[in-house]
Amino acid sequence: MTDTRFDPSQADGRWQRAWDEAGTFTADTGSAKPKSYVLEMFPYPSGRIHIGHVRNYTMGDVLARYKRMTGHEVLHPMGWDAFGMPAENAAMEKNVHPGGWTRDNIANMKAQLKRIGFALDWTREFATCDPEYYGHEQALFLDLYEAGLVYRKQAQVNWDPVDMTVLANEQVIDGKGWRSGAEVEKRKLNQWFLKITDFADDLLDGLSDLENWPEKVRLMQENWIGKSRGLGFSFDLSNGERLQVYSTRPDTIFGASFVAVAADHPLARCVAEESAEAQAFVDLCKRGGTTAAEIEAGEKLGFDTGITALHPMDKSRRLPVYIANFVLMDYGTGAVMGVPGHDQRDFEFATKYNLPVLRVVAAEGTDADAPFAGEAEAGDGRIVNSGKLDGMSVDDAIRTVINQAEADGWGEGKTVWRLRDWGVSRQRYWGTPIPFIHCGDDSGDTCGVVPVPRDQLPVTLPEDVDFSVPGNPLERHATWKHVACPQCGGEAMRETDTLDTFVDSSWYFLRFASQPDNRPFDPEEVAKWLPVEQYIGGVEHAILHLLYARFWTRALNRIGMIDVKEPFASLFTQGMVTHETYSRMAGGKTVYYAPDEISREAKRALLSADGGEVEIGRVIKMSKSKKNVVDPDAIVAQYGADAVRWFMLSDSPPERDLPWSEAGIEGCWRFVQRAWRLFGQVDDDATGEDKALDRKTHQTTAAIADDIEALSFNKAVARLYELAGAIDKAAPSASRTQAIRTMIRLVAPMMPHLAEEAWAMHGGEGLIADAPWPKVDPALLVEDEVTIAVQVKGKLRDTLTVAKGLAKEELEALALASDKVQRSLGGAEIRKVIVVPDRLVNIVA
RNA sequence: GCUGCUGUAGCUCAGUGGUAGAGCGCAUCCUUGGUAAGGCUGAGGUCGAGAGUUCAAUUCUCUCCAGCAGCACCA
Repeated sequence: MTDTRFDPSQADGRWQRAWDEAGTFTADTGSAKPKSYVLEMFPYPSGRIHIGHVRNYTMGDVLARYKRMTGHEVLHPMGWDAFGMPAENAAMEKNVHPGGWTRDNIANMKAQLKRIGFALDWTREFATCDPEYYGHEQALFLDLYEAGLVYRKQAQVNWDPVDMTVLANEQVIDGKGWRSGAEVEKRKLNQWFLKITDFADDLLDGLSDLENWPEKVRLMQENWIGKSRGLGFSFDLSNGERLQVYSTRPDTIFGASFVAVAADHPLARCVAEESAEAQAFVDLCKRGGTTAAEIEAGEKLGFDTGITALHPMDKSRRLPVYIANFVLMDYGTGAVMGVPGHDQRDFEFATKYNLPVLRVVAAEGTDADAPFAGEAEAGDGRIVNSGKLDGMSVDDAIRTVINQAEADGWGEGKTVWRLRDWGVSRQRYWGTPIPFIHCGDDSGDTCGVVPVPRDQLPVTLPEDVDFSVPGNPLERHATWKHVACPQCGGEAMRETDTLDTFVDSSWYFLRFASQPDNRPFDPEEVAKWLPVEQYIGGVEHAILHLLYARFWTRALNRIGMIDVKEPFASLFTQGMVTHETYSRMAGGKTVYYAPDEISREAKRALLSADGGEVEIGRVIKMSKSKKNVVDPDAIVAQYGADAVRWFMLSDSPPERDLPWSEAGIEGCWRFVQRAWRLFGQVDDDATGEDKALDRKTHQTTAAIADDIEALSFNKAVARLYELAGAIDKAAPSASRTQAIRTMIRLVAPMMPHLAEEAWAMHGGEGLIADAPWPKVDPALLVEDEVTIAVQVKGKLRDTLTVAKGLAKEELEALALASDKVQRSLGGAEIRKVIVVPDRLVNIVA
């Protein structure tokens, strides 16, 4: 009755067209069904879909299809994070326009995604480089400006000399640009900022409600926001000035033996102006480097300024003031009190410069004069050697000191954040133009910085731009920036900075929910769809994108545009797809080979070109430099979409890395064919009941539903293997036919093309994509027989198959009646019998 | 250094206070009109190490070891 093999090269395209033509995956906002918004982080259109995208989108797709089958109206959209520097780099290298390059890439990638059969609502597709999209973004930016959440200030910025742009703090890694890897320079520029710090407390508090976010991500955001409480206070200095410091441990104030300021602290600069020696030290600190390795080995260094500071609570003491390399200017006030006894950094510093190490906290059961064991003691204890603080707990002492500082007026309790306002200015072409106009020279006689009037939005990018030299083409464009001031009509200049692309991705999920022409989104439709029920993406976005999106949602909430505060109810961060590497030493260098250049045997790998052996390297993240990449298009062409999807879901738990292997995809291909053969065995003439198989079918149905809801796709896959095995072994019966029909629906979210083909073959109504998830009979979930273990002295000697719920006494009698038990007892006296109903009998002799 | 995650078959992973499992791989054999194959059978495990609780620990508790990831002179 059936073809003997499933042919994806025929079936895949046929069903993909069928879904398109029926508009199967178009979300209906008017639907009365419960809604479900499933979203994967939209891709940057680099030109090719990466296998990591395939894994990410397959997970979301299985969930989306499953939700449809369980009666939900599903919104599962896709779009393009289309602004950014690669397009400009391509423009410079290949002399193509960033827009054209991006459009071509999008067309390519969209075709690739379609070939994998994702259940996406393509009617809502957009790219962030569409003027309609970024025009609305400009309007939102003006809204936030009017609400006081956007401001401009001169700020020292991280300047990437290769990309010729400003980088956010988060984009500087170990002092180098995150993209270019170039050493970052400090420059002062007028920059646009978003007031994310206004929401610092709320963003932090909100984390505790995000129960369906990975603990790891919440922790990373918490650390990033970095809230700390302490005492801000000032020292009176011997040069007549005052020095502000911040400490989270004011309880240890009597243990202070020095004060230290950062090398770029105003006081340090002041000292350096008068002392060549100090200047030399400041220069040394700046060259000091900030990489992890350097910090690791980093010795604490200081320069004694000769200035002294008066201890605020013990006027008999003056503390030396140092410039120190371990004090950071951009945290707190850039100056600290050094308490060597109870801070490891201060301890190392004091040891080096022979400063007193005072004990002011004594741990439980230790002496007030106990010596230090070569390191600082940062732990809890009672306060000692601190005058009237003596005997207090650390917490009490902190409160007492803060209270006294406030009462005496030399300091106050203070909360310090690590989080800074978000600098969004980028000196690039391929981004959203910032909708402002500069009238005159900011001297005050002219209008200054003026918002672009709403009716002139969007401010679009000029098409005729020149990328032959580095820097910002908007800046040097002949006409684009020259405009009339909207207020006075005089000559004025457009802002030539564009927005950080993280702004684009901070609200795209709202635009997916609704896309009116005349405004960014329709609040009512947003209210219907949001929050995103399940968001899936890479953990590399744990801080930046996710924090910014949370911030934008809150900001739009504050100005009354939307009701939600948290955009993503559940977050899932999937693991990477990895692959072993193949390499060989040649001419003193390691040369890598791509998987398709290799023929892989059980224990070795041979290079197809010359038949010689190559070294099999570790299984690592796929990267171009190691050549351990596989091309989704090629494998889909070879094995069909369903086998590739199946591989993406099987083996590894989704949050962990998935090692790609040739053997693995071959196995998936075979299972697709095995399932196809099984589905061909539907026999509507078969009669008779197979209770055990019925149970297995219903148990599997229930378990897979749970697995998919929990995104445990690898477990669902394992259960389908089991079910296939059980059906294979079962004799023909009505139950078996039913099991096969059920299994077709169970695989539908994962192998949709195969499932449609089988569904059609067996006369299923409509598309299986619209079919309901199989019903579960709760009565069939429980077994009525159980296998009991019989142990003698803790060792298994026999098993018994008995009715479920059999009484203890009967179990004991049955166990003692066993020959095997009697033999292993060998006539020994029975001391005790432990009976656990439905589990085991243990006879202790 | 701090935090988190992970250690179960050759590989990738399920699982459980009471009989240790799946897929792939491997070995033997069968079929060659399911053939870019299909099937039978089998080998393979100190459940990371140690201690504790228990009649019974791979599972619970504690300590340690290893691997991976993130953060890191944040006062």
